[in-house]
Amino acid sequence: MNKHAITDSERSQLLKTTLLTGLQGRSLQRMLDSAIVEEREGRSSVFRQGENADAFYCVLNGYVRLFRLSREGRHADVRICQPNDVFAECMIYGGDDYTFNAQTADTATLARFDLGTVRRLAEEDSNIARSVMTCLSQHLIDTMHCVGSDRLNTAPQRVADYLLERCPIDRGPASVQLPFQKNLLAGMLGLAPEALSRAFSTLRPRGVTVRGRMIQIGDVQALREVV
Amino acid sequence: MNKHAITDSERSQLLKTTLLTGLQGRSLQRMLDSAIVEEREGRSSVFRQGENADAFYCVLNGYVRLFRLSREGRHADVRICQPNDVFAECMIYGGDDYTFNAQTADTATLARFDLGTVRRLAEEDSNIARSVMTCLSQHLIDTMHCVGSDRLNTAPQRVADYLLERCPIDRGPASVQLPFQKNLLAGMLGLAPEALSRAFSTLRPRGVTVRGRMIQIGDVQALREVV
DNA sequence: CAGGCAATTTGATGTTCATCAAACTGCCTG
DNA sequence: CAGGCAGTTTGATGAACATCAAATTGCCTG
Repeated sequence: MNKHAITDSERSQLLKTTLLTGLQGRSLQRMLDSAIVEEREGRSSVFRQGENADAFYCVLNGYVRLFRLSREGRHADVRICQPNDVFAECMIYGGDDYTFNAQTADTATLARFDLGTVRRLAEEDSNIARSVMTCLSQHLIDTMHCVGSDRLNTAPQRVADYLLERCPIDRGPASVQLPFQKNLLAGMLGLAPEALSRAFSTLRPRGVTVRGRMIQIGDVQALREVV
Repeated sequence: MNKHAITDSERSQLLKTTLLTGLQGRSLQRMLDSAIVEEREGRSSVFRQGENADAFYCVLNGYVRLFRLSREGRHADVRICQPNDVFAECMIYGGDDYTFNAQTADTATLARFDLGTVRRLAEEDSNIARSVMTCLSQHLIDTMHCVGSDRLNTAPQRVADYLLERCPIDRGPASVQLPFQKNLLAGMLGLAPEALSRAFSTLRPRGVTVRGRMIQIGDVQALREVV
């Protein structure tokens, strides 16, 4: 793993994240100064469940799986993090140890924020505190949405939801380029890879065509009926 | 619905919640002053998905379901809130509208916190900001745990988990008194009521006996094997 | 371009759980 | 105590999804 200070391009990318958008001037600078950038190999562990929590992260590049393991060794993704996503910020006041595992999917670039440092900054600077609260709020809403979606929707509905959320238009044909392997999408939707594949098959009569990572949608309006 | 200012007993109860434990003196007083207590009928809506979010709540008495509805009218609980639970605090910086529904189960007493007021207090008082972050952090961890648990564990395992979490002891026999109807427990575990009932049946050979809300556990250690 | 590996798809099968219907239980009220 | 009602359990059935195995595709490297 390769570590370095923040470059200008990384800096401008970080400005777009939930964590730092909304910050300016000194508050922003203090947060940026507290971060370190890490280059990581594919499938390398960022942290493990039960380890002492000393940092949270922002994805600059690549993808990170957050997951839990069952006693029998089965594996369930809790969240798939994409570029600009912040993860494990819940450890800021959430207890001493990580409660889940984090592992890079491909090679990934992460901005690492020291928890102790950010706690101190949040204490001193109400703008930073507000940014952390915004991040936590948004993340909590998303996770509650995930619980509801898992409990309410079938696999094809969840896939349709995902596609529609990434559709720029309201009606007519569209195409969506998956930003990662179907493997990760399956984990994100709480499905086995086979189940994701079959969900796509189910959507074919509804005008959804799959060619690798490129998904063609015959009619967005029609797809909306599935949900 | 009946509204009134906080009484002394309600005050002392609020001190035990994640939101206010950790606060003292002036910070605590400001939060308490901002709250109003509401007495509510059973099955009354606290707020609905899509409504403008102007408050969050702490349960003083009774139970509140947080749930989402599918387009076809199906219903999925996202969380069951018990006395001392805080809910909808994610709306503090999470957007303008509630993203789920909240409805009382039995008659319930709620402390209502105005979002605008608490935003202002958090801005001015870093102790209050920290309390809100603690609340959000804990809640987010719990919700992520819920996603993992739904995806990883079967119904009997989730029931066993629930019972074990409420078991004071480590080994030998124990008994757990459910604090509410099985209906609510089912919702909490993401199950239909029938599925909960069958999960209890599955656990009978493992030494779990059900009589109304009283659950007898033959051997805690043995039950732990189920998980 | 050939070969090889990983990702994805497809098929077959079994488990888990939701759903509907009906029986049963407990509790409350008249 | 009878009746009624909500909550719970049980039975029967089907839908949804995981799992295992095998075929296929896609992509990368030599």
